[in-house]
Amino acid sequence: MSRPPHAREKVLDAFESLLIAEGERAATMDAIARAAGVSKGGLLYHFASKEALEAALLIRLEKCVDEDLARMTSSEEGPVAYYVRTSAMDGTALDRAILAVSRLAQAGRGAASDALRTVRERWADTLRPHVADKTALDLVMLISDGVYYNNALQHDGLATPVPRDAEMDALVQLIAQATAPRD
Amino acid sequence: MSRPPHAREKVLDAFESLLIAEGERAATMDAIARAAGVSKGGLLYHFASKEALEAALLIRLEKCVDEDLARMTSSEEGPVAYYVRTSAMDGTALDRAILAVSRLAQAGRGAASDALRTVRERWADTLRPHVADKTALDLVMLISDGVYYNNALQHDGLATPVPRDAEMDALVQLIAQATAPRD
DNA sequence: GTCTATAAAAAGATAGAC
DNA sequence: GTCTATCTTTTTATAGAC
Repeated sequence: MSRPPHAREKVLDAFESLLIAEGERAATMDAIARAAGVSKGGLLYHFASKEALEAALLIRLEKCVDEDLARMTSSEEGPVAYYVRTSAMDGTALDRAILAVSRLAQAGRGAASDALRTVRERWADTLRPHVADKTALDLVMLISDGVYYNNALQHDGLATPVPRDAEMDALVQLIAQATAPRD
Repeated sequence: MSRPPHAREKVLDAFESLLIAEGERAATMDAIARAAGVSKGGLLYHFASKEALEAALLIRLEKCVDEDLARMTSSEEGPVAYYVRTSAMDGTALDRAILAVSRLAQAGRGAASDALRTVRERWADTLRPHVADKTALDLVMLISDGVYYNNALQHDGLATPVPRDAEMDALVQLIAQATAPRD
């Protein structure tokens, strides 16, 4: 799982990058092959079709979420703060996977939409014991969605309207006050 | 502004619908013409190129926002509650325009990204006097973004994870408590 | 495993008839 | 204003050499 630094992973990386930076339409087999440094034929050896490429991306997303949930559960500051803070990170393998799969979902790929819905449910299940009620859970999850939406709108690494550092600390504190379970 | 029930508007409506339901790649000149009930040549009479079509959509968005800001300012429940509640509406001309332009933005169209950023700034300017501080403003706007993100992920009219009715009332109340200016 | 060449379909756009 | 060709380029995929 960590041994093959093979062309396969490079192709998947290139696919992700193109989806994020230029959208689904720009992520053609040709462009992906070029970005990955292989020929179109070489690409098609690893992924027999565009559909196969997309399916592989969904599996990659699932693995990233597995790891994220493990970190979230054992987070020192607590799952809620971890969840809101890490929404703002970009460049993470998980963030890249989510952004890329979002592009597919918005291009009408049902499997991608389903995968994202599943991810959201897994997060909700993990957060639920740590917030006061359903409304508080909605609040936390919608804020995280909002951060992703904003990140999703910038194709390159442009200035983000998303809270950072001290601003993020203040936001996390406000959310903590508004959502903490009274125990 | 309300007189020409012309083919032009029908084309723009079809373009929006295709973008929302199937994504940017599916919104081809051919598909748009078909959905609008005109021929490709007929479409090209009104919009000389795909770029012209996209530019017209940005102008339509701007007009919808003008009207929304007017309603928001004179809202009885206050701008903050109005803003959060109306994020959840779909089918509105404004919502459709935002969703459609979001698709273009995520397809790498810089003008679309700029338009959405401008819309966000206009909303922020209107909300600012009605919240406690910058953190509270971030909270309100990110929640609204989150609602849009969720709506943006469902191509058709499928079940939405977004709060409705009583749930929305509870969420609006929680936000009001967390963000109200102390005056 | 990776390449080149090429076929088959679909994209945006032009020309010109009605 | 709206239509039917038609041209050019791009996209996915196949075939087969190395």
